[in-house]
Amino acid sequence: MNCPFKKRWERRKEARPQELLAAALDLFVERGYSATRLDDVASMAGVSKGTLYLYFTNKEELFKAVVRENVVPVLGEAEDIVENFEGSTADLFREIIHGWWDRIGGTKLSGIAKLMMAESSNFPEVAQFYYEEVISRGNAMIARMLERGIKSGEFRSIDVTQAMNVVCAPMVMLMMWKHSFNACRMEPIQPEAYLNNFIDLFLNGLLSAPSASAQ
Amino acid sequence: MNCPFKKRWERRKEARPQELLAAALDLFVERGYSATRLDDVASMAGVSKGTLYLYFTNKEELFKAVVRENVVPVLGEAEDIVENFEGSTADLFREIIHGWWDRIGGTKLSGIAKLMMAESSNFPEVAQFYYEEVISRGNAMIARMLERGIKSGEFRSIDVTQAMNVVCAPMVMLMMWKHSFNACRMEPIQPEAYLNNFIDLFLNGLLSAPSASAQ
Amino acid sequence: MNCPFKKRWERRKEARPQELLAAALDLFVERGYSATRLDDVASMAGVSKGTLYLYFTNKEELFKAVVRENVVPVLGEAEDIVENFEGSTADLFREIIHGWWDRIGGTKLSGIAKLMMAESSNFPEVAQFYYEEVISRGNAMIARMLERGIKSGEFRSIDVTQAMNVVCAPMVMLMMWKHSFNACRMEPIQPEAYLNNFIDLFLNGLLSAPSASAQ
Amino acid sequence: MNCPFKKRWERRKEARPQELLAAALDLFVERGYSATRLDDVASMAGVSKGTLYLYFTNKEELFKAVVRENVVPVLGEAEDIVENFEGSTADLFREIIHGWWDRIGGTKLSGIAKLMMAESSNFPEVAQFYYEEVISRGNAMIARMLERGIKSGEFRSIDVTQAMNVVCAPMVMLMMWKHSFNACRMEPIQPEAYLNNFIDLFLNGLLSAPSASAQ
DNA sequence: GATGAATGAGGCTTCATTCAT
DNA sequence: CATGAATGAAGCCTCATTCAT
Repeated sequence: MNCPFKKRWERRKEARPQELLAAALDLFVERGYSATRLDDVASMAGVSKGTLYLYFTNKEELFKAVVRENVVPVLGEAEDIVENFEGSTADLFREIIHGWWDRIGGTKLSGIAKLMMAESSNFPEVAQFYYEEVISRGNAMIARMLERGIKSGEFRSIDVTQAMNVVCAPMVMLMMWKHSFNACRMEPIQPEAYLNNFIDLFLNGLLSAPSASAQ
Repeated sequence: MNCPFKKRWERRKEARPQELLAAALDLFVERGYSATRLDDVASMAGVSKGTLYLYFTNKEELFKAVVRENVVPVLGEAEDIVENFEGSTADLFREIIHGWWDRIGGTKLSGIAKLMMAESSNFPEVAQFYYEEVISRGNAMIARMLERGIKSGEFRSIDVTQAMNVVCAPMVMLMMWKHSFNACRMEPIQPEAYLNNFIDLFLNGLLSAPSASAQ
Repeated sequence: MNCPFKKRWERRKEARPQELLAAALDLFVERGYSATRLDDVASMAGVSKGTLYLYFTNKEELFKAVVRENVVPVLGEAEDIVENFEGSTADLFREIIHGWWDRIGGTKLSGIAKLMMAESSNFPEVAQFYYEEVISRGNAMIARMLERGIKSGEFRSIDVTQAMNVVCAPMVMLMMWKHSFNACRMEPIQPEAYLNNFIDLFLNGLLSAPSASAQ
Repeated sequence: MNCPFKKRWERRKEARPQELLAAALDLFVERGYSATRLDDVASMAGVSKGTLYLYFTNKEELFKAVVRENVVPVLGEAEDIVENFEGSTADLFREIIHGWWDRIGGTKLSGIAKLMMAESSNFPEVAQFYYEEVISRGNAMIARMLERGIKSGEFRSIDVTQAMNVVCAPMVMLMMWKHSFNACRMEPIQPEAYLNNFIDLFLNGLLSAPSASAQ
């Protein structure tokens, strides 16, 4: 991208030590927002605490930068896929779910989503930022995918907004679980089996094949 | 002596724990475990900080008491329903989901579930307690319900453990959402519509009516 | 003693539950003055905390009562022995040392002495009381015993005040040790062997030759 | 910048620990371990409470550092003297006792020994540390000194372990006294006279006859 | 007399943020 | 640019003492 000007955070980005963002990502994921100490971020990045403040105004801005650096780009790719996919929407659905798992759900980035669900209410400004930059864009992408399936006649004519939430639920669930009880070594959820089951259950409910109404 | 003004010894011992538990529930739900200040719990209950420690050893025991007082009994009722329900499993399914919404999901108790997902990894002992007293019992109850449907021929012969997780996902999702981004006044999920959609999608996928395999 | 009037503390003594004093003694000895909680004293005595305050103005007075009840009487007996002993002063010396061990040093009362050495400087009023009621009387008794030996020609004509302190040292030492490092299960001092050695060394001296001057 | 007024960053890192250790030593000696407030240590050192934690993990580590900095080195010197002394063991004995008085007993360091005797049972980990680093080394040094005297024929062939305790007793006693009743301005022990008496009595014995057995 | 619920000051420790060098 | 020493507010918990019942 050769825009002649860059947004503020992009302009500062080049100079910012990537080590700080990497360390921050690791620690935010491991401990959560509130429990992550900037001291630890700095020392994991091999710099002093003061240096951290040269690049990031405060903890909040550091977190936002982590999100911009790591989560937002993946979202862009998913949007591209939905826009340009050729094939059945069921296949697109599988592609998106598995792609999400490969790039987010199965990686440490899932910890960011968990963290936001966990702590957003204590940090409203961070929540606002994340909602705008990540959640609303992600939701829109899922909704477009469902609409594609309905338009092509592959899916029943359901309420897209609600179905979108139903689709997101297992993904959110999986990310939460990985970083909460799973982390405590309790009976783990098997992600692959879980996702395949979800796809199975969801598509068999969604496909326009004849079935009795649930209600 | 009927002094016209309130004295510090006026309240009764029997009432105190309940008042403290009520205040603790409210604040744990509102702010999470870590961010809840015992000072605030005490003053919301109308007592001093020290008084709280007359009834609860420490923050952890206070939280456990909140769970035991509020969450565990509801679980017992649900177990009874599953055990004794007469009617189709689809109806039992609806009963359980809506019952959960009335008693947990739609009440502030949902905040407890959210809190545990959010902070369990920072408080392993609390997590262990919650897992044993709530999660494993809840999971077992859902699993028994699904097995009932399979045994009666109402449901396809699916992997019960995985399906159990799929069933829990939207409930967990709803509870998380209510206390995270929803609390920030962002675009809310409509719980009733969401749940009905979920039941619809899930049952239409589950019922043994003929349908194309997803894979 | 049928004095027609009693001192203040004696007057209250009859009514005072001995259980409180017994519990206080045990806990003061076990934990020290500062670390003993009046809560624990009361509950070990089977009464409420408020009751304790009916009998003792505060912690300090409770402690003083413990000393008056347990330590002071033993001192009186020792004084009687020194006054009335018939036999060599070396035998009296042995009698006093072993008597001290039987009544104080080898019993939990040694904990009171240890406690006072340990904490008196943080509680000047308690220290003043203990010094007057116990230490100065005990010192005087030892001094009288040494003077008896010098007067009879059994002992060299030493500085009585200083020798008195030298005599007290091993006893104090033993009491301190029992309740400090010994309590931590470290290499214990054997009290009987230690005392016999002390008596031997004290009465006979270390040097094998009869009496090169020490200075 | 040579601002005329003192800034909070003026002091050097290298100087801080020493200032804190000096303040800690003073307060530990004056008040004991438990009664010493870290707040007071910090403000006596001219820093804020938080600064103390930059240099010492917690109260326990601060205390250990005080011991390592002040007590342990003196012990090393004494060990050297015992190892290399040329002259009679009686002279070595005097050297050690007076050296102890000059470096420990007569200085505020004696307060550390008193403190440990006083509070070790309430702080087992601190006690363990002190026992290993100070007491067992000190005991071994005294024992070697006594063995030297026995081997050379200067001393009777006594039980070294017990005699070691007898030798330590007056020193411990003196340290205890200085920081307990002596601190309350009660009738003081004269240390020099007391020690000389002890050396005299210990080396020569009390009985005027050349050595009737004590038992 | 007896109770025991209640208080509140005070202690240890943590950590985001500041700023002289 | 970079450093890292320093701050101080805030949190959890303890316990001697009070006093209505």
